[in-house]
Amino acid sequence: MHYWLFKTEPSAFSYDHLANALKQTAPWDGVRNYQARNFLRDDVQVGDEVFVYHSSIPEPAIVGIAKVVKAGYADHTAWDSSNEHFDPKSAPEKPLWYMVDVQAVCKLDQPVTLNVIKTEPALAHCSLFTRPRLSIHPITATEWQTIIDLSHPKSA
DNA sequence: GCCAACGTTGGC
DNA sequence: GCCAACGTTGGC
Repeated sequence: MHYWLFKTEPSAFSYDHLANALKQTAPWDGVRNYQARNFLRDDVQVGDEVFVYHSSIPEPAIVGIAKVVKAGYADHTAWDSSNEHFDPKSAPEKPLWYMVDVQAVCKLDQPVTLNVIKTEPALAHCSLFTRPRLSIHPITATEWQTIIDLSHPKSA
């Protein structure tokens, strides 16, 4: 059982897209980075929990939780020349890129913004900061709980 | 296998 | 839209 953080640009695919999808389930496709690919192919397992993070917006934030319902399999969008993530180096007989399927679990009570993440000492060594620009990040159980706590509205 | 040029990510 | 920080590509 592992925890992850998946980045997405909400203009392309948001948490709401996932929540509104058939069975609230969608493939997490289009990852074209080798480090992230290795996580998807080798380490992300059914039952793992995932924070969905919205990037490239005025206030980047973790907005919701998803769970992995299908482990790494070939990302066939790489074989489709009409797809924006087409990669001629990948082929069905020798897939280069991988994806997993995720299912929406719930939105956070309130988004945990990058600003909050940056200012929380317990998250100072989060993979988000040690591996900038990576789109798939491992999250420790401690970090996961810290972020869950931060997502709850402060009681008076 | 080095490394310069180029492309991408993503916060600001 | 800028640009820093990376990753990738390709000539040599």
